[in-house]
Amino acid sequence: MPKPAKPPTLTDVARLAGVSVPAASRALNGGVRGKKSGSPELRERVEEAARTLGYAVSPAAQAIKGGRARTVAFIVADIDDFGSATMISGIMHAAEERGISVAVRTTRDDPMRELDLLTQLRGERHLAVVMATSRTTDAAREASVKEQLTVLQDHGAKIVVIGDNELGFPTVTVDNRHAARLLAEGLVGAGRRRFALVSGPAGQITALERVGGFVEGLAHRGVAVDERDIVHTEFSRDGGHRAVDQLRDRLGEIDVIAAMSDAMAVGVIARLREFGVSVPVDIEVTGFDHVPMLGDVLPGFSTVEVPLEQFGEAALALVLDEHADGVDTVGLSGTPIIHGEAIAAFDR
Amino acid sequence: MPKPAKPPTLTDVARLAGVSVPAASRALNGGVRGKKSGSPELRERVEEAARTLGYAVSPAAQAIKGGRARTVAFIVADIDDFGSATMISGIMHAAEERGISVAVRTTRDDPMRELDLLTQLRGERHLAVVMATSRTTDAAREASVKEQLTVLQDHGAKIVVIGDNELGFPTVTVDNRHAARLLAEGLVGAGRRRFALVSGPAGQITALERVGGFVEGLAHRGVAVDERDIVHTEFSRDGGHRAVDQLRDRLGEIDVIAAMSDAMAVGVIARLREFGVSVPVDIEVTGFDHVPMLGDVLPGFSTVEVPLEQFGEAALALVLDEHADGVDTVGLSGTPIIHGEAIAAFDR
DNA sequence: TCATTGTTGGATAGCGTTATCTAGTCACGC
DNA sequence: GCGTGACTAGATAACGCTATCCAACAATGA
Repeated sequence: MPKPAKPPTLTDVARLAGVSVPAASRALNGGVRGKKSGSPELRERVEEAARTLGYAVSPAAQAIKGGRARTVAFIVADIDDFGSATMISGIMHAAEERGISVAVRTTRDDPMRELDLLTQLRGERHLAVVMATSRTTDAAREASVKEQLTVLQDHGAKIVVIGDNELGFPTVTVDNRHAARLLAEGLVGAGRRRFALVSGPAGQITALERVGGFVEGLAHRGVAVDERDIVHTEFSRDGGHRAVDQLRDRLGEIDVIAAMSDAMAVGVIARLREFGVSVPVDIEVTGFDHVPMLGDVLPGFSTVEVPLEQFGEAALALVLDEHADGVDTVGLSGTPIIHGEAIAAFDR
Repeated sequence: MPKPAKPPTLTDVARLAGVSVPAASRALNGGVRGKKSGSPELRERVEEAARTLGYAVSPAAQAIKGGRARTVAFIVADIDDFGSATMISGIMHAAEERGISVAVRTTRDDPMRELDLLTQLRGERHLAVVMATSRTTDAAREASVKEQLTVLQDHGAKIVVIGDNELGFPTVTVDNRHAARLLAEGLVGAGRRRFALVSGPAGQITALERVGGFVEGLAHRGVAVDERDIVHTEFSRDGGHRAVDQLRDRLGEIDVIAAMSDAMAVGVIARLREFGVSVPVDIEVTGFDHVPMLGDVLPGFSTVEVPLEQFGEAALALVLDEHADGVDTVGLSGTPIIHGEAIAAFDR
């Protein structure tokens, strides 16, 4: 058994280079104002020693010294639900360019876990906390989350919320209403007339905006939707399933089932197929979000591309790049994709 | 502007509770052998103070003190490629139960970044490093990665590699060969006879195993595959695209195109459709990996379910639960899903 | 009575860094 | 000669926490 060697520390490097520890620190990790300092030859000697020993700075020690870690926490409900991974990818990319790392945490949509997690974050001293958990309509839960976030903010962390919310923190959102409206108009333009809408949980802001925009778009083109043809369900595959069950008696009088998320759309399609309804021949199904793979297997599928990758970047920019005072909400554009073709959102 | 309050520290808690800092540490975070210690009344007072102040321990300080963070690093090529997110979800779940957090890092398949990253990890003092980057066939790169991992190991981190590899570290894999064989046999059992295979990059172990098993299964049922009908491409959607281009002249004589990953299968399907070939009427396409959503939109799709969620759990168990000496490879079973129906792999 | 053992909680030191201070060197200008 | 400024690099302290040691005290047994 080889000795359980410990990783080299700055002390080791300094000793090998024959300089003091602070000098080594200044040479390697930068002294005043982030600039590396020290005479060129000293720097060279220290860098040489660091290379020889395979030294890497300990972020934990830096964090404890500086009072804050070079880290942001990114909180999602579930990592493997489609959008999360894309957002994480986006924020990691953006963070990397700034020499920051991202700590991903999940709540699994469990309010209890969520609060525990938020408390735990207090000790971790992140630069920022980005909440990308799709919010529920539970007012009590919202309030306690807001309280926890406020404490974190008081402790010096920047807070950003992704998605629509009423928490009062800086926010990154997509123009759900506008994009939904364009999607609806495009579908009417393609000759569709009789619509059913699959919305999210009643009261959920994202769902309201998407349905609202969609109905506006239809109305703008002279198409009305019967209240009976708007059903509420969960933003998930199974929600789509249930929506079809609710609409079953009306299927004969519908051209398009517009689901307010791609996951729902998949559930709708699967269930319609079980009922022997041919998609898109008998009924066309549309979504919202743009899960990339869907376009391949469902050619001509209509949806709205939400720039999830940019969400992460925007969140980080909002939080780290000191912005002018008023600027605390970033609205990104969604791109309607109608029958496989992206529509430039020119008339915003 | 409220004062830029700093988060409470153990010192604050101790002061408020009127005890010494070490006593507070013992009461809150556990003293000897992880057990919390101190008299009941002292504990109560400290906990009360911690609650009042909203105290949470600083993992950075604990890491620096203990010489090791309660953390494992999980390294993937890209976070938003399908399987990664599922594996991450699995390992996070498992880690959470052990009070450990997971630091996800990406290489973006850039060898340069990969080495930088591995060096950087030296300073982070993780308990373990789990590599889930699908390996290339680049021998030089493999060697330098192995070297970096060896250094980390010498510094006291446990190493696990996910997926087939020749690095010589403990490994978690799936029985690619066996599952592929069962898949092939099942397809022959369902009446298919003329197969083309879409394999991964030449020399890639996973690709070799899957193709090998598949061919074995066919042979076992008396079906031969022409060498011309095995094409090599990348494990991606675009790879599937190109595979169809290569097979174009042969499409008339093929019943099934068996792609060695679901991503490839999607590319194959999309390209076939562009060529006016109807799937699965004219040609059936199968995959490997089991991207859950595919089953919904491609009913009757055949593939192998790889238990990605379990990969993460198994990796963590391998690394943290002190295992008996010889045990350093875990092989998980893949479940063939033939025309939408899972086949129990009983005859393993 | 005294030594033994165990329990409790304070004092101290140290983990790997960096901010701050200080001492030293050098060049410059009057 | 000497004050001034600009630099370099060492000494020291501190960040938040826990391992270790130690003093105080009680309970036990002979």
